[in-house]
Amino acid sequence: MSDKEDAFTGARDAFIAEWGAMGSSWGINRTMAQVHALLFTSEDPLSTDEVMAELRISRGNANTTLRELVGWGLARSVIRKGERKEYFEAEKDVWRMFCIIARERKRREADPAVETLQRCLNAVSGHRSAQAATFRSQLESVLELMQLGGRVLERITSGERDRMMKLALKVLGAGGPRP
Amino acid sequence: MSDKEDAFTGARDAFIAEWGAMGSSWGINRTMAQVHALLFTSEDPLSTDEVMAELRISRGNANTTLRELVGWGLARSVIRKGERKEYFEAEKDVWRMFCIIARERKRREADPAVETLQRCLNAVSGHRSAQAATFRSQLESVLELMQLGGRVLERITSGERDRMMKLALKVLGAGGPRP
DNA sequence: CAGAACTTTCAGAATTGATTGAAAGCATGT
DNA sequence: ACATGCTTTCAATCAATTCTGAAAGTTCTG
Repeated sequence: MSDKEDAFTGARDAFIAEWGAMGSSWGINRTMAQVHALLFTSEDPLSTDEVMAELRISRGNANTTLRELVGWGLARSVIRKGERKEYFEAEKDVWRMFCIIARERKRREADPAVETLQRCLNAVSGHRSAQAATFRSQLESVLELMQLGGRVLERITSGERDRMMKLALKVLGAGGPRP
Repeated sequence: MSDKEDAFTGARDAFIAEWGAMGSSWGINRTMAQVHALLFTSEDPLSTDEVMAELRISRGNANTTLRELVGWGLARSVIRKGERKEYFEAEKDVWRMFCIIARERKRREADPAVETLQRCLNAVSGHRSAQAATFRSQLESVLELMQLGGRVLERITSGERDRMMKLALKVLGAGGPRP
Protein backbone atom coordinates (compact mmCIF):
# COMPACT_ATOMS: atom_id res chain seq x y z
CA MET A 1 0.00 0.00 0.00
CA SER A 2 2.78 2.44 0.77
CA ASP A 3 3.79 2.42 -2.89
CA LYS A 4 0.32 3.38 -3.91
CA GLU A 5 0.12 5.91 -1.12
CA ASP A 6 3.31 7.50 -2.36
CA ALA A 7 2.20 7.63 -5.96
CA PHE A 8 -1.04 9.24 -4.87
CA THR A 9 0.78 11.77 -2.72
CA GLY A 10 3.08 12.52 -5.62
CA ALA A 11 0.24 13.17 -8.02
CA ARG A 12 -1.48 15.35 -5.51
CA ASP A 13 1.67 17.34 -4.87
CA ALA A 14 2.05 17.81 -8.60
CA PHE A 15 -1.48 19.12 -8.78
CA ILE A 16 -0.86 21.48 -5.88
CA ALA A 17 2.29 22.76 -7.53
CA GLU A 18 0.59 23.28 -10.87
CA TRP A 19 -2.37 25.04 -9.33
CA GLY A 20 0.07 27.26 -7.45
CA ALA A 21 1.86 28.14 -10.67
CA MET A 22 -1.40 28.90 -12.44
CA GLY A 23 -2.39 31.12 -9.58
CA SER A 24 0.81 33.14 -9.81
CA SER A 25 0.34 33.87 -13.45
CA TRP A 26 -3.24 34.95 -12.80
CA GLY A 27 -2.49 37.40 -10.07
CA ILE A 28 -3.26 35.06 -7.20
CA ASN A 29 -0.62 34.48 -4.59
CA ARG A 30 1.09 31.12 -5.09
CA THR A 31 0.56 29.93 -1.54
CA MET A 32 -3.08 30.89 -1.61
CA ALA A 33 -3.58 28.83 -4.74
CA GLN A 34 -1.75 25.91 -3.19
CA VAL A 35 -3.79 25.96 -0.03
CA HIS A 36 -6.86 26.12 -2.19
CA ALA A 37 -5.69 23.14 -4.22
CA LEU A 38 -5.13 21.23 -1.02
CA LEU A 39 -8.56 21.91 0.39
CA PHE A 40 -10.18 21.47 -2.98
CA THR A 41 -8.94 17.93 -3.35
CA SER A 42 -9.24 16.96 0.27
CA GLU A 43 -11.79 14.43 1.42
CA ASP A 44 -12.38 16.23 4.74
CA PRO A 45 -11.91 19.74 6.09
CA LEU A 46 -8.38 20.50 7.30
CA SER A 47 -7.08 22.42 10.30
CA THR A 48 -4.47 25.17 10.14
CA ASP A 49 -1.91 22.74 11.50
CA GLU A 50 -2.65 20.17 8.85
CA VAL A 51 -2.27 22.78 6.14
CA MET A 52 1.01 23.92 7.68
CA ALA A 53 2.30 20.38 7.75
CA GLU A 54 1.22 19.42 4.24
CA LEU A 55 2.66 22.49 2.57
CA ARG A 56 5.55 23.16 4.94
CA ILE A 57 4.54 26.76 5.57
CA SER A 58 4.55 28.89 8.72
CA ARG A 59 1.60 29.35 11.00
CA GLY A 60 1.29 33.02 10.12
CA ASN A 61 1.25 32.31 6.44
CA ALA A 62 -1.28 29.52 6.79
CA ASN A 63 -3.56 31.62 8.93
CA THR A 64 -3.48 34.65 6.65
CA THR A 65 -3.98 32.58 3.55
CA LEU A 66 -6.93 30.65 4.95
CA ARG A 67 -8.58 33.92 6.01
CA GLU A 68 -8.08 35.26 2.54
CA LEU A 69 -9.64 32.21 0.95
CA VAL A 70 -12.63 32.63 3.21
CA GLY A 71 -12.72 36.30 2.20
CA TRP A 72 -12.92 35.30 -1.45
CA GLY A 73 -15.68 32.84 -0.70
CA LEU A 74 -13.54 29.96 -1.88
CA ALA A 75 -13.36 28.29 1.50
CA ARG A 76 -15.46 28.27 4.61
CA SER A 77 -14.64 27.36 8.18
CA VAL A 78 -16.19 24.35 9.82
CA ILE A 79 -16.36 23.69 13.54
CA ARG A 80 -16.61 20.14 14.76
CA LYS A 81 -18.58 19.33 17.86
CA GLY A 82 -16.45 19.13 20.95
CA GLU A 83 -13.37 20.52 19.24
CA ARG A 84 -11.96 23.98 19.65
CA LYS A 85 -9.93 23.94 16.49
CA GLU A 86 -11.21 25.53 13.32
CA TYR A 87 -11.29 23.43 10.17
CA PHE A 88 -11.54 24.62 6.59
CA GLU A 89 -13.17 23.20 3.51
CA ALA A 90 -13.18 24.50 -0.04
CA GLU A 91 -16.03 25.11 -2.38
CA LYS A 92 -16.02 21.82 -4.26
CA ASP A 93 -18.19 22.67 -7.22
CA VAL A 94 -15.92 23.73 -10.05
CA TRP A 95 -18.46 25.86 -11.85
CA ARG A 96 -19.34 27.78 -8.72
CA MET A 97 -15.65 28.17 -7.98
CA PHE A 98 -15.09 29.64 -11.41
CA CYS A 99 -17.98 32.06 -10.98
CA ILE A 100 -16.72 33.24 -7.62
CA ILE A 101 -13.25 33.94 -8.96
CA ALA A 102 -14.50 35.65 -12.08
CA ARG A 103 -16.97 37.92 -10.30
CA GLU A 104 -14.59 38.75 -7.51
CA ARG A 105 -11.80 39.70 -9.86
CA LYS A 106 -14.14 41.81 -11.95
CA ARG A 107 -15.31 43.62 -8.85
CA ARG A 108 -11.82 44.16 -7.47
CA GLU A 109 -9.91 44.91 -10.63
CA ALA A 110 -11.94 45.58 -13.73
CA ASP A 111 -14.64 47.81 -12.24
CA PRO A 112 -12.22 50.31 -10.68
CA ALA A 113 -10.15 50.32 -13.87
CA VAL A 114 -13.20 51.17 -15.92
CA GLU A 115 -13.91 54.09 -13.64
CA THR A 116 -10.40 55.43 -13.98
CA LEU A 117 -10.58 55.07 -17.74
CA GLN A 118 -13.84 57.00 -17.77
CA ARG A 119 -12.16 59.77 -15.87
CA CYS A 120 -9.28 59.84 -18.36
CA LEU A 121 -11.79 60.12 -21.14
CA ASN A 122 -13.60 63.03 -19.52
CA ALA A 123 -10.32 64.82 -18.98
CA VAL A 124 -9.61 65.00 -22.71
CA SER A 125 -13.11 65.66 -23.94
CA GLY A 126 -12.35 69.27 -24.84
CA HIS A 127 -9.12 68.72 -26.75
CA ARG A 128 -9.07 69.10 -30.50
CA SER A 129 -5.54 68.06 -31.53
CA ALA A 130 -4.96 64.98 -33.68
CA GLN A 131 -3.08 63.42 -30.77
CA ALA A 132 -6.00 63.89 -28.47
CA ALA A 133 -8.37 62.51 -31.08
CA THR A 134 -6.38 59.29 -31.41
CA PHE A 135 -6.16 58.97 -27.68
CA ARG A 136 -9.85 59.58 -27.18
CA SER A 137 -10.99 57.15 -29.82
CA GLN A 138 -8.71 54.37 -28.59
CA LEU A 139 -9.87 54.90 -25.07
CA GLU A 140 -13.49 54.78 -26.16
CA SER A 141 -12.98 51.48 -27.93
CA VAL A 142 -11.29 49.94 -24.94
CA LEU A 143 -14.01 51.10 -22.60
CA GLU A 144 -16.74 49.81 -24.86
CA LEU A 145 -15.20 46.35 -25.04
CA MET A 146 -14.51 46.20 -21.33
CA GLN A 147 -18.05 47.19 -20.46
CA LEU A 148 -19.56 44.74 -22.88
CA GLY A 149 -17.28 42.00 -21.56
CA GLY A 150 -18.23 42.90 -18.02
CA ARG A 151 -21.92 42.63 -18.71
CA VAL A 152 -21.49 39.30 -20.49
CA LEU A 153 -19.45 37.95 -17.63
CA GLU A 154 -22.05 39.12 -15.14
CA ARG A 155 -24.76 37.25 -17.04
CA ILE A 156 -22.79 34.08 -17.51
CA THR A 157 -21.69 33.84 -13.91
CA SER A 158 -25.14 34.43 -12.53
CA GLY A 159 -26.94 31.82 -14.64
CA GLU A 160 -27.28 28.19 -13.67
CA ARG A 161 -24.50 25.92 -14.66
CA ASP A 162 -26.54 23.69 -16.93
CA ARG A 163 -27.87 26.55 -18.98
CA MET A 164 -24.38 27.90 -19.43
CA MET A 165 -23.03 24.56 -20.52
CA LYS A 166 -25.72 24.36 -23.16
CA LEU A 167 -24.85 27.86 -24.28
CA ALA A 168 -21.19 26.90 -24.55
CA LEU A 169 -22.03 23.92 -26.71
CA LYS A 170 -24.17 26.10 -28.93
CA VAL A 171 -21.32 28.54 -29.37
CA LEU A 172 -19.04 25.67 -30.31
CA GLY A 173 -21.55 24.36 -32.77
CA ALA A 174 -22.32 27.72 -34.32
CA GLY A 175 -18.81 29.10 -34.61
CA GLY A 176 -17.66 26.96 -37.51
CA PRO A 177 -17.68 27.80 -41.24
CA ARG A 178 -21.09 28.93 -42.38
CA PRO A 179 -23.41 26.55 -44.29
CA MET B 1 -2.24 75.78 -25.42
CA SER B 2 0.25 74.65 -22.83
CA ASP B 3 -2.58 74.24 -20.35
CA LYS B 4 -4.44 71.98 -22.71
CA GLU B 5 -1.26 70.17 -23.58
CA ASP B 6 -0.64 69.52 -19.92
CA ALA B 7 -4.14 68.28 -19.27
CA PHE B 8 -3.85 65.95 -22.21
CA THR B 9 -0.48 64.67 -21.08
CA GLY B 10 -1.88 64.16 -17.61
CA ALA B 11 -4.81 62.12 -18.84
CA ARG B 12 -2.56 60.06 -21.00
CA ASP B 13 -0.17 59.41 -18.14
CA ALA B 14 -3.11 58.34 -16.02
CA PHE B 15 -4.15 55.91 -18.71
CA ILE B 16 -0.63 54.54 -18.99
CA ALA B 17 -0.47 54.09 -15.23
CA GLU B 18 -3.83 52.36 -15.09
CA TRP B 19 -3.01 50.06 -17.97
CA GLY B 20 0.25 49.22 -16.24
CA ALA B 21 -1.56 48.36 -13.03
CA MET B 22 -4.07 46.20 -14.89
CA GLY B 23 -1.21 44.42 -16.58
CA SER B 24 0.43 43.58 -13.25
CA SER B 25 -2.66 42.00 -11.87
CA TRP B 26 -3.10 39.96 -15.04
CA GLY B 27 0.36 38.48 -15.11
CA ILE B 28 1.79 40.96 -17.58
CA ASN B 29 4.86 42.92 -16.61
CA ARG B 30 3.95 46.45 -15.60
CA THR B 31 6.45 48.10 -17.91
CA MET B 32 5.35 46.01 -20.83
CA ALA B 33 1.77 47.10 -20.29
CA GLN B 34 2.85 50.72 -20.03
CA VAL B 35 4.84 50.64 -23.22
CA HIS B 36 1.88 49.02 -24.87
CA ALA B 37 -0.43 51.74 -23.58
CA LEU B 38 1.94 54.35 -24.94
CA LEU B 39 2.10 52.86 -28.41
CA PHE B 40 -1.57 52.02 -28.39
CA THR B 41 -2.58 55.64 -27.89
CA SER B 42 0.14 57.16 -30.01
CA GLU B 43 -0.63 58.88 -33.28
CA ASP B 44 2.63 57.72 -34.91
CA PRO B 45 5.13 54.93 -34.36
CA LEU B 46 7.74 55.64 -31.68
CA SER B 47 11.44 54.91 -31.49
CA THR B 48 13.17 53.22 -28.57
CA ASP B 49 14.50 56.59 -27.48
CA GLU B 50 11.08 58.18 -27.48
CA VAL B 51 9.72 55.34 -25.36
CA MET B 52 12.66 55.70 -22.98
CA ALA B 53 12.04 59.41 -22.65
CA GLU B 54 8.26 59.21 -22.19
CA LEU B 55 8.35 56.52 -19.54
CA ARG B 56 11.70 57.36 -17.95
CA ILE B 57 13.06 53.83 -18.35
CA SER B 58 16.49 52.52 -19.31
CA ARG B 59 17.56 51.59 -22.80
CA GLY B 60 17.89 47.93 -21.89
CA ASN B 61 14.44 47.80 -20.42
CA ALA B 62 12.88 49.61 -23.37
CA ASN B 63 14.58 47.37 -25.88
CA THR B 64 13.64 44.13 -24.13
CA THR B 65 10.07 45.21 -23.58
CA LEU B 66 9.56 46.30 -27.18
CA ARG B 67 10.95 42.98 -28.39
CA GLU B 68 8.55 41.18 -26.11
CA LEU B 69 5.59 43.14 -27.39
CA VAL B 70 6.58 42.22 -30.91
CA GLY B 71 6.89 38.61 -29.75
CA TRP B 72 3.32 38.71 -28.48
CA GLY B 73 2.15 40.20 -31.74
CA LEU B 74 0.94 43.33 -29.96
CA ALA B 75 3.40 45.62 -31.71
CA ARG B 76 5.33 45.59 -34.93
CA SER B 77 8.45 47.42 -36.02
CA VAL B 78 8.33 49.99 -38.76
CA ILE B 79 11.31 51.28 -40.72
CA ARG B 80 11.12 54.69 -42.26
CA LYS B 81 12.83 55.40 -45.54
CA GLY B 82 16.24 56.93 -45.15
CA GLU B 83 16.35 56.31 -41.39
CA ARG B 84 18.34 53.69 -39.60
CA LYS B 85 16.31 53.83 -36.43
CA GLU B 86 13.60 51.30 -35.73
CA TYR B 87 10.12 52.57 -34.86
CA PHE B 88 7.30 50.65 -33.21
CA GLU B 89 3.57 50.79 -33.54
CA ALA B 90 0.89 48.85 -31.66
CA GLU B 91 -2.02 46.87 -32.96
CA LYS B 92 -4.71 49.52 -32.81
CA ASP B 93 -7.82 47.38 -33.16
CA VAL B 94 -9.08 46.59 -29.68
CA TRP B 95 -10.88 43.41 -30.61
CA ARG B 96 -7.85 42.01 -32.40
CA MET B 97 -5.72 43.03 -29.44
CA PHE B 98 -8.00 41.16 -27.09
CA CYS B 99 -7.91 38.06 -29.27
CA ILE B 100 -4.13 38.09 -29.46
CA ILE B 101 -3.77 38.33 -25.70
CA ALA B 102 -6.38 35.70 -25.00
CA ARG B 103 -4.99 33.16 -27.47
CA GLU B 104 -1.42 33.76 -26.50
CA ARG B 105 -2.10 33.32 -22.81
CA LYS B 106 -4.06 30.17 -23.46
CA ARG B 107 -1.19 28.79 -25.49
CA ARG B 108 1.48 29.75 -22.97
CA GLU B 109 -0.31 29.02 -19.73
CA ALA B 110 -3.52 27.07 -19.95
CA ASP B 111 -2.49 24.45 -22.48
CA PRO B 112 0.61 23.31 -20.58
CA ALA B 113 -1.38 23.31 -17.35
CA VAL B 114 -4.01 21.07 -18.88
CA GLU B 115 -1.32 18.64 -19.93
CA THR B 116 0.15 18.51 -16.44
CA LEU B 117 -3.29 17.97 -14.98
CA GLN B 118 -3.90 15.11 -17.39
CA ARG B 119 -0.69 13.52 -16.22
CA CYS B 120 -1.76 13.88 -12.58
CA LEU B 121 -5.00 12.19 -13.45
CA ASN B 122 -3.31 9.27 -15.15
CA ALA B 123 -1.03 8.83 -12.18
CA VAL B 124 -3.93 8.09 -9.84
CA SER B 125 -6.09 6.08 -12.18
CA GLY B 126 -5.38 2.81 -10.37
CA HIS B 127 -6.01 4.00 -6.82
CA ARG B 128 -9.10 2.89 -4.99
CA SER B 129 -9.01 4.78 -1.69
CA ALA B 130 -11.69 7.35 -0.86
CA GLN B 131 -9.00 10.01 -0.85
CA ALA B 132 -7.95 9.11 -4.34
CA ALA B 133 -11.56 9.04 -5.50
CA THR B 134 -12.15 12.59 -4.29
CA PHE B 135 -8.95 13.75 -5.87
CA ARG B 136 -9.69 12.06 -9.16
CA SER B 137 -13.22 13.36 -9.45
CA GLN B 138 -12.22 16.93 -8.61
CA LEU B 139 -9.43 16.80 -11.10
CA GLU B 140 -11.77 15.47 -13.76
CA SER B 141 -14.22 18.31 -13.20
CA VAL B 142 -11.50 20.92 -13.42
CA LEU B 143 -10.11 19.45 -16.59
CA GLU B 144 -13.50 19.24 -18.19
CA LEU B 145 -14.26 22.90 -17.49
CA MET B 146 -10.83 24.04 -18.61
CA GLN B 147 -11.07 22.15 -21.85
CA LEU B 148 -14.54 23.40 -22.59
CA GLY B 149 -13.47 26.94 -21.78
CA GLY B 150 -10.46 26.56 -24.03
CA ARG B 151 -12.53 25.43 -26.96
CA VAL B 152 -15.03 28.24 -26.47
CA LEU B 153 -12.23 30.77 -26.30
CA GLU B 154 -10.67 29.37 -29.43
CA ARG B 155 -13.93 29.77 -31.30
CA ILE B 156 -14.66 33.23 -30.04
CA THR B 157 -11.22 34.58 -30.79
CA SER B 158 -11.13 33.18 -34.28
CA GLY B 159 -14.50 34.52 -35.40
CA GLU B 160 -14.99 37.95 -36.92
CA ARG B 161 -15.59 40.75 -34.53
CA ASP B 162 -19.05 41.65 -35.73
CA ARG B 163 -20.38 38.14 -35.36
CA MET B 164 -19.00 37.96 -31.85
CA MET B 165 -20.56 41.27 -30.89
CA LYS B 166 -23.90 39.99 -32.06
CA LEU B 167 -23.39 36.83 -30.06
CA ALA B 168 -22.58 38.90 -26.99
CA LEU B 169 -25.75 40.90 -27.36
CA LYS B 170 -27.74 37.72 -27.74
CA VAL B 171 -26.26 36.33 -24.54
CA LEU B 172 -27.18 39.53 -22.77
CA GLY B 173 -30.70 39.39 -24.09
CA ALA B 174 -31.20 35.70 -23.36
CA GLY B 175 -29.72 35.56 -19.89
CA GLY B 176 -32.57 37.21 -18.04
CA PRO B 177 -35.48 35.62 -16.20
CA ARG B 178 -37.34 33.16 -18.38
CA PRO B 179 -40.66 34.13 -20.05
C1' DC C 1 -9.94 33.14 37.86
C1' DA C 2 -5.77 30.53 36.09
C1' DG C 3 -4.19 28.05 32.64
C1' DA C 4 -4.53 25.66 28.29
C1' DA C 5 -5.91 25.77 23.43
C1' DC C 6 -6.05 28.05 19.68
C1' DT C 7 -5.72 32.39 16.55
C1' DT C 8 -3.92 36.76 15.00
C1' DT C 9 -0.46 40.17 14.15
C1' DC C 10 3.62 42.23 12.39
C1' DA C 11 8.68 43.60 12.16
C1' DG C 12 12.28 41.80 9.92
C1' DA C 13 14.32 38.07 6.74
C1' DA C 14 14.13 35.84 2.49
C1' DT C 15 12.83 35.33 -1.98
C1' DT C 16 11.53 36.58 -6.34
C1' DG C 17 11.14 39.64 -10.12
C1' DA C 18 12.29 43.99 -12.55
C1' DT C 19 15.62 47.53 -13.96
C1' DT C 20 19.82 49.70 -14.93
C1' DG C 21 23.82 50.96 -17.59
C1' DA C 22 27.89 50.09 -19.54
C1' DA C 23 30.21 47.11 -22.68
C1' DA C 24 29.92 44.28 -26.74
C1' DG C 25 27.76 43.50 -31.16
C1' DC C 26 26.15 44.56 -35.58
C1' DA C 27 25.23 47.07 -39.86
C1' DT C 28 25.99 50.94 -42.91
C1' DG C 29 28.34 54.51 -45.32
C1' DT C 30 32.95 56.68 -46.63
C1' DA D 1 39.55 49.71 -42.68
C1' DC D 2 37.49 52.90 -39.69
C1' DA D 3 33.96 55.68 -37.75
C1' DT D 4 29.15 56.25 -36.73
C1' DG D 5 24.60 55.17 -35.35
C1' DC D 6 21.84 52.03 -33.49
C1' DT D 7 20.67 47.47 -31.02
C1' DT D 8 21.45 43.75 -27.83
C1' DT D 9 23.12 41.51 -23.71
C1' DC D 10 23.83 40.64 -18.94
C1' DA D 11 26.00 41.06 -14.22
C1' DA D 12 24.93 43.96 -10.62
C1' DT D 13 21.49 46.53 -8.23
C1' DC D 14 17.11 47.76 -6.73
C1' DA D 15 12.20 47.18 -5.57
C1' DA D 16 8.25 44.54 -4.45
C1' DT D 17 6.22 40.77 -2.59
C1' DT D 18 5.91 36.98 0.34
C1' DC D 19 7.07 34.36 4.45
C1' DT D 20 8.57 33.46 9.09
C1' DG D 21 8.22 32.99 13.94
C1' DA D 22 7.81 34.67 18.19
C1' DA D 23 4.92 37.54 20.98
C1' DA D 24 0.40 39.26 21.99
C1' DG D 25 -4.39 38.38 21.82
C1' DT D 26 -8.57 35.76 22.33
C1' DT D 27 -11.68 32.19 23.84
C1' DC D 28 -12.71 28.23 26.29
C1' DT D 29 -12.62 24.95 30.35
C1' DG D 30 -12.36 23.32 34.84
